[in-house]
Amino acid sequence: MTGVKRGRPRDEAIDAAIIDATIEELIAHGFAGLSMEAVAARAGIAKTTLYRRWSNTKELAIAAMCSFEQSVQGPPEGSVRDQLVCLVDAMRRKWNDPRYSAIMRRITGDGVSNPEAYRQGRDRIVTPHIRLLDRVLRRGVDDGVIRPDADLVWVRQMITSPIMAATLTLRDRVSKAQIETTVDTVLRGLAP
Amino acid sequence: MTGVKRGRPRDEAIDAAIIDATIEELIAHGFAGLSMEAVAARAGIAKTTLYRRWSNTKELAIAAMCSFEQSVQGPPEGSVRDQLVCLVDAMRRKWNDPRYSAIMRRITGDGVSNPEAYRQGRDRIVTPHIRLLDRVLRRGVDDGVIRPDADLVWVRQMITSPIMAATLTLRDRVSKAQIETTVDTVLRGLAP
DNA sequence: GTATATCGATACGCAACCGTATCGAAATCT
DNA sequence: AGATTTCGATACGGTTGCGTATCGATATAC
Repeated sequence: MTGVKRGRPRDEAIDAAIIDATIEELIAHGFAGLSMEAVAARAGIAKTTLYRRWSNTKELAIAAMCSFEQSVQGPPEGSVRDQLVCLVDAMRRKWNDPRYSAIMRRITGDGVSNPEAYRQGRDRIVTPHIRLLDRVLRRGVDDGVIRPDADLVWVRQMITSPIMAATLTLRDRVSKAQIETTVDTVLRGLAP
Repeated sequence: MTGVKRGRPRDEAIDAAIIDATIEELIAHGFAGLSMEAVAARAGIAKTTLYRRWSNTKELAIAAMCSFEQSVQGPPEGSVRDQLVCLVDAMRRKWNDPRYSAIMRRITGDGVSNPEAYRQGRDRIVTPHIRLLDRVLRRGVDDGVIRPDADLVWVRQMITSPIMAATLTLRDRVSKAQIETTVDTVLRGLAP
């Protein structure tokens, strides 16, 4: 572990350009259509420079995907309803980004042939958010806002799915009002 | 328009074998990874025989996709609730088929790079079902079961999305009980 | 029987990528 | 200055798939 780096240092701007080009190629052609040559060409660099960092398309794709990872922050204090709206609205804002939804489309679509990428994307991008949601839902049961016999996993599904399905299939933006409608409808429907 | 076919007739069993092989290749490798050679090999036929019917992968993929088209039948007489459950449950049964959900995953995933296939799949497979659902929802408003200021497009989204999201991302089967929970929760939440 | 079309098998030239190698110029540390 | 590493450019052999062409064998209509 010398830790000392000798020789010419790597250009960090090139890393960013590669990731950016990879995302656009991924959106345009998918995982199966991702080509090292196309990425290098789009990023405006030599193939050698690309292979020095990622030795194949799979690693490159996973690296590009992980650039969407964000630190999730818990909702501020408030009612179960307000916390749910806050969390789901954060999800809405992410999915309303065309690049984000396009990548998620690709990840789910290529999940069969690319299980590693699917697992990575799921674990690092959506799972943390889901944990927070589930915690609030359990609090809802404890507080008597949600009936105790409700299947909370399915409740979470009912609340979050419309965002995903709308952006995955309709390619429509989702409004904050629609988020509130969803949360309020489900909570009212599941009141004890 | 002679309509008279001379020469050796085409073997219809081969058409079926091709479509079947195409679907499996599509599931395994996606639209971008679909190869005429692989389809011919899996179907156990010569490449010539394949090219005689479909001259490129795009036409072949669309043909394979359209084989999932089904004649939709309206729900039997009954309450708005029962008709909704009937329609959504029919949707559930289709999505619970691994081949169906896998193909739908691929279609949405490759929607960007393959808009024709996406449009075909959407128009022929899901749209007819959606029309029936919307009709029942409008009747729900007329009958006073659903509050009149509800956004019916979003209501449909709330009812149908959990099935799609669950099979698209979780890869879990959806039970009929979960369908009933969804319909009942949304209807109760949207009661006037 | 003859014309016509399908089917399997095989081969072909062509293009796109792969992953590697080589070379010289440039940037940084000791 | 000298060692070391990055970067761009280019070339290479190998693989895969494309779309077409050419066979001979086979099945049907006229």
